[in-house]
Amino acid sequence: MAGERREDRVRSRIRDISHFYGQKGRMPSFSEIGEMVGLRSKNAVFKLINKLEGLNVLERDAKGRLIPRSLASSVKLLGSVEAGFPSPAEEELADTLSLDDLLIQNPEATFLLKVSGDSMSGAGILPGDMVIVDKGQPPRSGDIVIAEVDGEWTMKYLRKRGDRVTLVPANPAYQPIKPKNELKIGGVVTAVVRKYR
Amino acid sequence: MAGERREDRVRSRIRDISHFYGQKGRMPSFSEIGEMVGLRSKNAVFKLINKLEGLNVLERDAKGRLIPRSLASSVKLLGSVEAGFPSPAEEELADTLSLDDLLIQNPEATFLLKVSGDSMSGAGILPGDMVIVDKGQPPRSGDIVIAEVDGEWTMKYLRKRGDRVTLVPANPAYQPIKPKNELKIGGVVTAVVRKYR
DNA sequence: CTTGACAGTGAACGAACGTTCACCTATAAT
DNA sequence: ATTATAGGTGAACGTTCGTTCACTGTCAAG
Repeated sequence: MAGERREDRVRSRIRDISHFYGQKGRMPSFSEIGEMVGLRSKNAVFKLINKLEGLNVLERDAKGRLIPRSLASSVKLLGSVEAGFPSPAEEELADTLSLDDLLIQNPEATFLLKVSGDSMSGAGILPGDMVIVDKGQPPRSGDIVIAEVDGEWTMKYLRKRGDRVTLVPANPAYQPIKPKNELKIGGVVTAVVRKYR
Repeated sequence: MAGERREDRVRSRIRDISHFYGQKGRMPSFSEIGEMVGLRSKNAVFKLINKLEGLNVLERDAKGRLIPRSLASSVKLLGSVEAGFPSPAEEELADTLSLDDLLIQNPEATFLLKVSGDSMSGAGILPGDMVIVDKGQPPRSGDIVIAEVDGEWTMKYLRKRGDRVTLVPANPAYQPIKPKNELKIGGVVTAVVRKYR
């Protein structure tokens, strides 16, 4: 069926637009899209955009301007390691998402800190890793928190039992800390990120 | 000194623009900026933009359109855990970066896979974590790779010694695998991501 | 063979865009 | 007290934008 080929053409155009957005950080204008995908008429682009809008690939805001939808995201979310890699066809259909969106709730209050100690290595947080810390969220028992005890900043499990608060490292080589006077909790670790290359 | 207050005004405007970009996924127009920050004249916005360009907050592409620079990014990069949290003043100055940019080199060939086994727990990759896999990069010895051995997909260390290739788990409870016939390497694990809440 | 739907061309339109001009304050420095 | 200078207003400009219109070619179904 020739419909497949038509589908492919649409897909490749979506990719072109997506690529443009990824590179430039903004949506291309109609003439730019025309140039990219090989359409001389802006009207052809106009119709293309309308179709993509129908396919929920694109959106428009209140002022009618294009805003990226799935385009904004960069990683394709696949199944598990065991499932392995899907066929190129499945690949195209995979949901894409942005790591920023996935890991960060309120950007204003979120920070990235580098880990240097190994006191949390038992929890899979190794020296050199980076932790994403949210200053805005109220710390709950069981959270990993960045806390200041007696003038020093550390990362530990927070354990609340009634009124008593304890900071517990994930490495048995270190001792739990029961803060005497002041315990300032800077933020909650919401995610860990490790970069290999 | 009143200069501080002026600085603050500029900063708050940068934040407004940044916020707009974060929300809408595109840069605001001059009139929109004017509306946001409280400027009735587009010329005032024009001058503001020129200043921000000088401060390397904004860039313009070849066609003169605004493209976000540090605005696109969402997390502020701070020091280490030990350094703790900086003062609000330092906080403002911290470099911001996008996790997408940080962790992903070529988005087209990059995927996110969920980890379910514990064969790499020795390397700090726990079940439930997500690994970022790049299909495009050539696997080197020492890399963590996603490989298909005899019809099954696994994640292991890749060890090359001369012509011999071994897949080594990070968990001593599992055995190294010396593939007999076929070894298909799907991609290289470039990063690990764990989400706590 | 005809008909309809689809994809594209080319030209035209008003609206919104970024830019530039002249002019008007305030504040800080001379 | 005077003078620069930075920040802002308001109006004008040419350009480019997205949109619309009428028309053409192509392919599959009736």
